[in-house]
Order: sequence, then structure tokens, then C-alpha cells
Amino acid sequence: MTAEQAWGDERLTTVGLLFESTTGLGRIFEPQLSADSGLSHQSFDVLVRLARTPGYRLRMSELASQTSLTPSGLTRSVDRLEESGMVSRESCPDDRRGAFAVLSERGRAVMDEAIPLHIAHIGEVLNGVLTPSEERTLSSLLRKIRDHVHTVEQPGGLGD
Amino acid sequence: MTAEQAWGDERLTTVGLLFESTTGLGRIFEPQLSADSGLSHQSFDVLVRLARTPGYRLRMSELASQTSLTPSGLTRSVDRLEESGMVSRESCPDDRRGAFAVLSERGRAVMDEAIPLHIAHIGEVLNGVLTPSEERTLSSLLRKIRDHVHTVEQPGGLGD
DNA sequence: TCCTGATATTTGTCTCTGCAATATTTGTCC
DNA sequence: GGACAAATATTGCAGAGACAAATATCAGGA
Repeated sequence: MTAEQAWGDERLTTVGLLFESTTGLGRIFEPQLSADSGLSHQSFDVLVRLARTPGYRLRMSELASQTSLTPSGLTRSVDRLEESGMVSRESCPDDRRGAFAVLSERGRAVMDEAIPLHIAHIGEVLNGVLTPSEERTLSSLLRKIRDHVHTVEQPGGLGD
Repeated sequence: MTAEQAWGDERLTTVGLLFESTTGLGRIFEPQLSADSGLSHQSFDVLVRLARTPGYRLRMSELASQTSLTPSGLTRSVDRLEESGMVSRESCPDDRRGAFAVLSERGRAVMDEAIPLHIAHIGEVLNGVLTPSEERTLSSLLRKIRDHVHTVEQPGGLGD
């Protein structure tokens, strides 16, 4: 019992570290991102997904699940991006319920500049903290957690 | 240049995984925490810090920095906890500007029940995802990031 | 075809949080 | 001692996001 308690406590701490690291990094990245490109971290995330998708367009629902936003959250987010001219909505020909969010010319230009700047800033912040090997390890561990979390959240998985 | 780009891109992905994992876990923990103990993840975090501190009391500013909340955010959070009777404020005798947040009897009782339940839930969610060894590795890597982030945010460190 | 249930998105409303400004107290320098 | 800068906590205000309800459309069966 005591051993189990300690084990669980370690896990609680690990989860705590995850949250602390993330919010801490967010607080560091946000101001720089805003200064460099006038984007919030959240907007940047939405725009990156679009920038990386062939055709620069994604269904609202797809974008929502990729960005860890609820559908309503994404609607507001795209509203703001549309207002600032970086994204436009296009109706989906196959399904008239659906809508695409499309990265505009301007949005692409902004991201072409913003992505390298953000990557450079991440480099400044993270350089020397972990070795390249450690970074790969971290990435691999986090990927496992992320994938597991997604299967828990969306029981759409086939078997498990 | 191309190699550096790819390297930076890997980092961008790693940071992305960090955010995805964290928000995903948050979305899983929050409802269970709320059902078990009526607490938000944020409140739980505040209360855990108090529960783990000898004397069950912490200065507002200390609590703020521990919980990744701004001072104003913490003020509101403690307001809510005070309203629900789990925390009370006590004035600091040494420094009349300061205030302690103190875990009440009721708050302690709630946490005595909530902490094991939350740990159990973390176990359910995380079991089988990482090996014990991987979990220790993850914890150690995250701790490095967390510590580094704190030194960047608060340049109060002595040497570095 | 018409009805029913499911899906995609948006809107109303509420809570949480951060930033900037404020009040109070402390400490220091002259 | 008095003034001025720094520190602690709180408040006004505004933005962002979640949940639930509403709207529009789709898909399948009677």
C-alpha cells in the first residue's frame, strides 16, 4: 500500500511537471510570437495545421480535433482569423453542412515568416536544456501519451 | 540550412506534442476530478500545494508562482475556494502587505479523499502506456525543462 | 416520398484568466 | 524623519474558450 502510494505520487508529480512545463513554455512563447507575427499561440497552432495541409484547407471539425479546441472554440478562432484576413471559409460542395477553413494568400505570407521565427525562438529557449538524444526520447514518449490520449478521447479506434 | 530546418521542425513537433498531450490529459482528468470531488483541475492544483505544505499555508505570491497562475488569477481562484469553505485567508504578521492562503479543516478533508481518487484515475488512464522506466525518464526530462523554464521566467537565479 | 436520428457548425451565455491600474506597506537613501 | 522606489495583493476590464441549445443538412428505413 505504501509502495503503491509512493508510485502513484510519482505519477502525480510527473503529470504536474507536464502541466508546469507546458504552461511555462506557453508563457515564454506567447509574447515573442505576438511580437514577431501578431499571433496568439492558439492562432498559430490553427494556422500551422492549415499551412501544412496540401491545398491549405481543412474541414472545421478536422481542424477542431487537431487543435484540441472544441467545435465552438474553433468557430470563434476562425472568426478572428477571418476578420484579420488570414483565413476564409469555403462551403463544402459534397456536404452542405460542412465548411472548409482555407488559409488565404495573406495567411500564407504571414506563416512563411512566422514559422521560421518561431522555430528560431524555440531553439533559443530550448538550446542546451536537453541533448539531441534526449529530445528524441522526449518526443517519442510524448507521442505515446498523445496517441493514447486520442484513443481514450475518441473511442473511434477499431479494436482497442 | 536544410538540416537545421528539419531539426527545428522536429522541435516544433515536440513542443506541439507537449501541448497536445497536456491539453488532452487535462480534458480527461477534468470531468473525473469534477465528478469525484467537485473540483476543477486548477483548484485541485492550488489545494494540492497547500495540502503538501507543513502548516497548510502559503503566501499568495508563493502559491501563484507554484501554480502557474498570475497573481490576479490566484486571487480569483482563492476567492472561489474561500467561498466554498476550503481555504481561508490569514494576514501575515511579519508583512502587512502579505496574506496567507490556509487550507481549512474542510479543505483538508476534501483533499484527503480527492488525492487518492485522482491518483487512481491517473493510474487508470496511464497504465500500460509507458513502462515504469519510461515514466521515470519522462519525469526527469520534464523536470529539466520545467526548471529551465522557471529560470527563464524568473531571472532571480543566482549564477546562471 | 416522408419521417427519424445522426452529423457539422454556429450562437447564447457563463466562467476563468491575464493585463493594467490601484491601494497599501516596506525598505532605503539622503 | 521624509521621500521615493519596490513589493504584495486586489480590482476593473476585456478576451478566449467550454457547454448547451439551436440550425441546417444528411442518411436510412417504412
